[in-house]
Amino acid sequence: MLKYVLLGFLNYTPMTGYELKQFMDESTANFWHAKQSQIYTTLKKLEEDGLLKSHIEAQESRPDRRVYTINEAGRADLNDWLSQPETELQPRKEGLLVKLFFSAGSDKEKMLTQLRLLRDLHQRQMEHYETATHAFIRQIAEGMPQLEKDAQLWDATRRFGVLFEEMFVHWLDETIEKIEQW
Amino acid sequence: MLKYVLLGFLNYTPMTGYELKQFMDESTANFWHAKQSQIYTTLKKLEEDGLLKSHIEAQESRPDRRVYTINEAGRADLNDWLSQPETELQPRKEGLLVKLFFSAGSDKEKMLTQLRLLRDLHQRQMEHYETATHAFIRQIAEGMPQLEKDAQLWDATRRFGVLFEEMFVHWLDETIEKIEQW
DNA sequence: TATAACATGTAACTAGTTACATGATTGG
DNA sequence: CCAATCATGTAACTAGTTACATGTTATA
Repeated sequence: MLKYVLLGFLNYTPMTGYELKQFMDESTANFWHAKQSQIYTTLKKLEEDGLLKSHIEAQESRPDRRVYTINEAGRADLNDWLSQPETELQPRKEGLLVKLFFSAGSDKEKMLTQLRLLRDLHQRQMEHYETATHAFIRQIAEGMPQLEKDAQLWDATRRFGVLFEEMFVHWLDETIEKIEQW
Repeated sequence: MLKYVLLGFLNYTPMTGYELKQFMDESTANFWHAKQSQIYTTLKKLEEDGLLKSHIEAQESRPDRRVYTINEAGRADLNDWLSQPETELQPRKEGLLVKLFFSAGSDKEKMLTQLRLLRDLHQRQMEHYETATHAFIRQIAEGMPQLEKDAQLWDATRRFGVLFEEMFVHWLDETIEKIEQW
């Protein structure tokens, strides 16, 4: 899947692995993230597979940049993937819930303290999507009317982040209340 | 993390890898899942690490069962992990959103058809948590008053599934509406 | 004077998936 | 008769994480 994130971004414009990481952190991190090291190794593999082409750009008083460009094979692979419908539910992983599931023997006050802390984290994350992520998307799309649809879809994924965090906060409130009654 | 799911279940009662998979599918699948093969290899590793002990139970006209039992080291490891607070937001992965993010060039009607189909899937999944999962939890906890707290926490994780699917359906409705206006 | 930003990469590892292999019994 | 259930496992692979290695420049 990281493959398609990288191809998808490079389909807009050539970039380095470093820049791709920055874009991901400000836009897709909400639903797909990767470490810098994985981005570099995946880009290398995509070039070996003939979907990308890279060249080195020398810079003064800065490390060299390796800029990746998508080619026809890469675009074809991306478009082929985009045209295939997603027809299955995708499993989630939420480590916190694993812990909660088996916490019946844990200390009540400790649990409450932890859940309240997480509540704040999720609340702040929600606000991040509403301010920082929102601003980032607007800034990219600004003055580029050809990206109108793109920006609407980017914003739909941002909106998912907002709704998810709201749901999480609401669920934590419910759960905290339940545990308070023990 | 699978490690702790397995230790957590085995902390209630000894079980086989096959049974653990069934329990997971009906309870934790909502926030943690694993393939049968991974469960077997992880159990083997946990026994090598000295956290579990297994013995073979022969059966007539059925394959032999390998029953795993948690030991003191296993309980200590589990309790140690349970006592450590979760203090960070955990990243999500939602493949559908990746596709949507890069779909500005895709066919509108095809996209709508797909999103409507997914809406139904999530709606049904929500109903599954409300009926099947709900019944499973009640059945396990029934007549075991010592599992009262446990059952409340299991139900809290089930409730997360319900709220998540409701949120997803709501988000899909919003997104469908937006795309319909193209 | 230290740390963040810029910039790329490899090595070793853990986690997770897919495919294969075996074989009896039960229910539709 | 065919599919599902019971039951366990290995091999080969892909994905992802952690740690290491290097070195400059701008900023606080």
